[in-house]
Amino acid sequence: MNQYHPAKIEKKWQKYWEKNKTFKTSDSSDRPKFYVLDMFPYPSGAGLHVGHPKGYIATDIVARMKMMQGHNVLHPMGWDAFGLPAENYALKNKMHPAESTEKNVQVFKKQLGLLGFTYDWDREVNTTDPEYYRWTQWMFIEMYKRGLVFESNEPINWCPSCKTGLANEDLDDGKCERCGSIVEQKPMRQWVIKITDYAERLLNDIDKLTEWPEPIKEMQRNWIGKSEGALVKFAVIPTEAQGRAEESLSIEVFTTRPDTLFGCTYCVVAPEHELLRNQKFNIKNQKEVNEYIANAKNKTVMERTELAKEKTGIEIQGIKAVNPANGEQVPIFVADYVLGNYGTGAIMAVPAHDERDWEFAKKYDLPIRCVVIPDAYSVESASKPFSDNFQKDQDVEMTKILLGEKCNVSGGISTNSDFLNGLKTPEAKQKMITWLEEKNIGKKKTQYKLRDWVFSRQRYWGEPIPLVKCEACANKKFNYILIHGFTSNSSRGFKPWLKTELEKDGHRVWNPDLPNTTNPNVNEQAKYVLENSPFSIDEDTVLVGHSLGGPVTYRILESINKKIARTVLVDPVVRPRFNDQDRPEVVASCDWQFDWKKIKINGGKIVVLGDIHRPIIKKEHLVELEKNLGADLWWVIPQNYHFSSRGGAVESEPAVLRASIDSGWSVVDDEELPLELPKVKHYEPSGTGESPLATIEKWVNTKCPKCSGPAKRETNTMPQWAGSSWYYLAYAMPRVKGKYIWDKKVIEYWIGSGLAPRSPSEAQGEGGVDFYVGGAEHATRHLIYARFWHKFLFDIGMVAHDEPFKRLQNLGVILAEDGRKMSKRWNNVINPNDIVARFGADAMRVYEMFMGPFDQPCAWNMQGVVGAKRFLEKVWDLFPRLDKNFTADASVGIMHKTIKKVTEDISEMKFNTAISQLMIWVNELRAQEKTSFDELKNLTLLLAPFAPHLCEELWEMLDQKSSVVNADWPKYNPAKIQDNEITLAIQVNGKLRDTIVVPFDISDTDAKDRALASEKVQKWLEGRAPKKVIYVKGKLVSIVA
RNA sequence: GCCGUGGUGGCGGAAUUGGUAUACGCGCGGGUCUUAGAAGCCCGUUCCGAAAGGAUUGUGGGUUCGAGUCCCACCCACGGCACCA
Repeated sequence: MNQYHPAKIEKKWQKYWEKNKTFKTSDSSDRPKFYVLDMFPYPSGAGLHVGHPKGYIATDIVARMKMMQGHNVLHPMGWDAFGLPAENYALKNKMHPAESTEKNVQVFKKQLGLLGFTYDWDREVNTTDPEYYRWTQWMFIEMYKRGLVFESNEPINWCPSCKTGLANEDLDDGKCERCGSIVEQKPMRQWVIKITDYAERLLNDIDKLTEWPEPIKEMQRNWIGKSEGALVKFAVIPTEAQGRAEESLSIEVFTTRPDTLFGCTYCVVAPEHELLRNQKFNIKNQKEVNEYIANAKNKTVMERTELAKEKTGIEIQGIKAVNPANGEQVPIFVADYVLGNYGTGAIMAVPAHDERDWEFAKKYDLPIRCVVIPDAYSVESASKPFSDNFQKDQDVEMTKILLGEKCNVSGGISTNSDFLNGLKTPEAKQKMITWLEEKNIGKKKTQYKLRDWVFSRQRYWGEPIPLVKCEACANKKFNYILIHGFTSNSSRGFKPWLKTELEKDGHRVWNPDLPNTTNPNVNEQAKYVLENSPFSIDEDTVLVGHSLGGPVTYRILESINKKIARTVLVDPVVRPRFNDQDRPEVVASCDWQFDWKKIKINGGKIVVLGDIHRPIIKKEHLVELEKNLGADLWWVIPQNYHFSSRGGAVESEPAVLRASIDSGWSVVDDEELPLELPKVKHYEPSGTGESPLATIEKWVNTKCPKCSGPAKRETNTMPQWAGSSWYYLAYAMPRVKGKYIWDKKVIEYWIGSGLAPRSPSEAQGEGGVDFYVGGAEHATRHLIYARFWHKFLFDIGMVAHDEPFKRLQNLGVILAEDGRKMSKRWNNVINPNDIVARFGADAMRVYEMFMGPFDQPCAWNMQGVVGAKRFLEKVWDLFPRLDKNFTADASVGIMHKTIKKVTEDISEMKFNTAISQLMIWVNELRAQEKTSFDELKNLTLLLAPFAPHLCEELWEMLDQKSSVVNADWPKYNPAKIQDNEITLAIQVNGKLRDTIVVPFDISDTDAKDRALASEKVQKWLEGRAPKKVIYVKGKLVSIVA
């Protein structure tokens, strides 16, 4: 037999696999399925370095073992090829991104091909393939139709170098994650996805992810950043009469500590706060304030963070805020330690119990009032010396004494707080919230750190956003009729606000009080509207029906013989059965029979809004309505319960406004998809905020799908994260001539229980890709986006489970030999091609898995690869010792132990110890003169996932016909694992003094006797009688002297 | 600052979850083969000590017959978040 020659063997078997389609995956099988997935790579121009394949090797090992264990395995690979880096690379190399991407993909594919992976290349996906992004665009449109996509002009993160807006997730320490430039805040027209509507579910469902690493889950929890507290309204008043019309003005603050409201001694608004733009009051130091704002604006995110230690701010003179708890007038400051984009952009400052407020108050000498006694100083435990001082009006000193220089109080007992005095923090919070809600000056509020997803990029290389803008439609004026619900009236809830907003835009609005609102009759109310409407109800009419106003709207639409422009149904009653309580008056208000066909026709464009978290109207009713009316159903988080505040105050509901107006935007028809990215010569970013697509007139100018007038396409493109948010589904989609088919049964086969349900409600067990491997750097980006995207697809019935990835495994990066990151910059990159050429792919695979724990970073060591190769050579050299007549009775124990350990370790991603065990066994086998067929067969099978080429060759040498992946994975015999003789350790006073070899089933007393009989033990006992002898079965004897 | 992860020989790391610490590999030392080198092969290799023996899992305490593993306090490294009210 000749030498181990990896180059020859590897080429031979790679050809064999390709020719025999060994890894072709079928969408149906009697065998259980297993879907194992890598985070697909971004095909950069640099090609792969040895770090990249680490995860792919691991999934390949798992895939191969699963195949051998009789599973139908899906193990695909594809390319995440849209996005900024690809475009920047193309620009730098003066190529078209389509070209460079294609070229890079080929390089990557060739490199991966050297390593012997089990990919079914027929399932390769590429996010830049129009047939692929047809679906990305389709999903975006579905989100748009459901009100999850909106246009915004808020300041966003702008990278001056990449010349595009970025999402919060794309930032790294205030810098562009891609190019490292300092990011600016720039107001920009952009498309935003309301991922915040899913914040609560994204947070709660983390608990379902039992097979995810805990640190990743914690990072997601922190990123979502839920805090519960209250909104509190502070009236704003002028300090002296200004001779202007009395206008009510207020600022709203968010606090997690409503219990400390009595300790509020000033308020702070962010420089961006609208109060400062409001000219209603005479601000005495307006100039100074303006300067401060301008100054703050010029600061970058970086500077604002760096200067965090030293807080700045100035008092707004001429106005005061009124603390609603005690009526006290407190100064208002503008300071940039308050963030404009969190909460309401305004805070109540409680310097005694908030570190930042404390700092600020100290600097500007503001009063500090203690309102919570920390638990550590509770009146009983520490009444001296504090209790004496406590009642005195020496708050500043008091706080200092109580809290030293630290002022965080997470919990305690309220004091100096009127009706809260004596209550513990949680109760005080609750009592304050109830009090605020009763007085209608505040309410409970949950706030998230997660921000909506800035989804547009002013760049070329991305999926075109399939939207069309028609100015004529946008400018059209309508006549709105607002129809209130049961026990309500025209002045309640969002209606007055909505009326104002619409009238601002030049629309006409009728907001009537309907008759008999506490004992309503739907027919009577509909009649009232029809008879009293100041406008004729026709194609220029928009009906907005809220709650029981829904059925009134249905009646109106039934009784007219015209089609109106638009119908907005806000949490409308569909059938008189509710989630919370019965309402007999509503039941009695009509016959609940509706002519849905007619309503559907006459309603025009119909939008239904539902409360995603606390619905009064049953979800299935709104879904039914959606179907009956062909409506767009929006699940939103309203500002107020059931879109109407409890106290009847005037409230904004932005979602209702968005649903009510015609923005002029339309979605591209399904037949027009994919909306292809036009091929252009020049695609450099303009830098003005316009996408390079804007200059391609032929492409931009189009027809309005609604009015057929001239319209323009959206020219921004989607971010890289769009295509990667659902690619794991694309692998599971059957294809016909390159077109992806959404076959729910097949998708559910792969990402569900393996059984195909006919509807989401039939879904069984947990869903998701069985096993997903990738880097932890995606914790708060890809993995949040993909979870959101999947939940959306679940909501619209496209998938049957609401989490995409069942088990997640992180991998640790491979560092260069110098311990730094592998990078061109350090000139320390190692190319896998070189390693394969020198040592073979199998040696590289074994080495990378043997380096250390899979999820920990580890530096490359070339000598280690030599060691891996040596090990494979040792295996190879074992085969000439094969004696088919030889049976290895004596050494069979270690074989079964190895089968057990390797099987378990692969399942647990402990490849290093699996290989170690194989090495131990091989070392044992080398000590024998002969090896049995059984030993070599099992060794080949166990090693096959790690070193597939070598093992195919060895398998052939054992006269086996089919590929080794078609062989059965070995099973161990538990009876054979138990050695006949075991070594017991003997400790005297906790120190090891001797070891003895005994039969494995030695009895308790025998073990103790044998231990005590040991000469060494006797020596250490020095004649003393043992006080205590402990026998731990199969392990040791511990003697206490 | 907050959250998370980790700290074991010269190096990468193992340790059945409270039971012989340092498996396996690398490196190093010695030997063997060879004209020589490379590659093999054999032996050794936590530290101190000639040995007997002693010490040792970031540091200091504790629980236990017994602690790398559990508890308390602290130190260091890495990762995430960072004025989030």
